Amino acid sequence: MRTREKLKSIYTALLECYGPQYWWPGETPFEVMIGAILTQSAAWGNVEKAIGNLKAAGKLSAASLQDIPIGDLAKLIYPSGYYNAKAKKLKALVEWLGRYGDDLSRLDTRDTAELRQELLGVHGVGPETVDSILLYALNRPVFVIDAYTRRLFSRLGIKPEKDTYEGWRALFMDNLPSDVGVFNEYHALIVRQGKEKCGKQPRCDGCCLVEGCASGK
DNA sequence: ACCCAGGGTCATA
DNA sequence: TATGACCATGGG
Repeated sequence: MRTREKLKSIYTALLECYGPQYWWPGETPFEVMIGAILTQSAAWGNVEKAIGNLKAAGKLSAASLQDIPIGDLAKLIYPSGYYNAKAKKLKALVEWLGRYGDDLSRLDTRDTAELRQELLGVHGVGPETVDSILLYALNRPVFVIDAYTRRLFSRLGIKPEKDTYEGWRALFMDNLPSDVGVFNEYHALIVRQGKEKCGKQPRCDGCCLVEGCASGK
């Protein structure tokens, strides 16, 4: 079976097993962008606490985060871990937003590839974070690669020629329709599946994809 | 007590 | 360009 067919059938299987995931959890595109930084190597539950703190303090806006002292910001996002490092990253992100008058709609006319390059230049924004922002905050058709993606598809025997972020990204984007909805749901389903635990192993990357797996359908 | 969570930066070779 | 140290809380 060709790669294209496999990716499609895996998507279908995951969707049937878990249903739509309704990503990204976040009320506004700005909140999604902030969450993309805060969730770096952190459990989402801790990120929710941090975002809750920001909301409660009335600081969940670009202007507020531009004004707040970095030390105060670090305290608010404490639960998400790496709070000093992430406070600096959030500052860099809202400083970048300031170049557009804190107005995300001004990004609408920008070419996706150029926007991606520009965001990659912002401190704290790496390849996974930028694709998360592009897809889940700005509705651009890009595929997000993470550790779950590499682990799952490696075990299923699907790998890019070059084992790099860009290699993995191209593997999916070249073999799937360029559809925001599909890219959104596929990544969310991969993460959902990656967190799943069947009785046999702590991580069974075959659940719903391999017959006989305990948590399979 | 250990392991890892929806990564990225920076210094070093 | 390719590793490794570092950033740090909280749940299993």
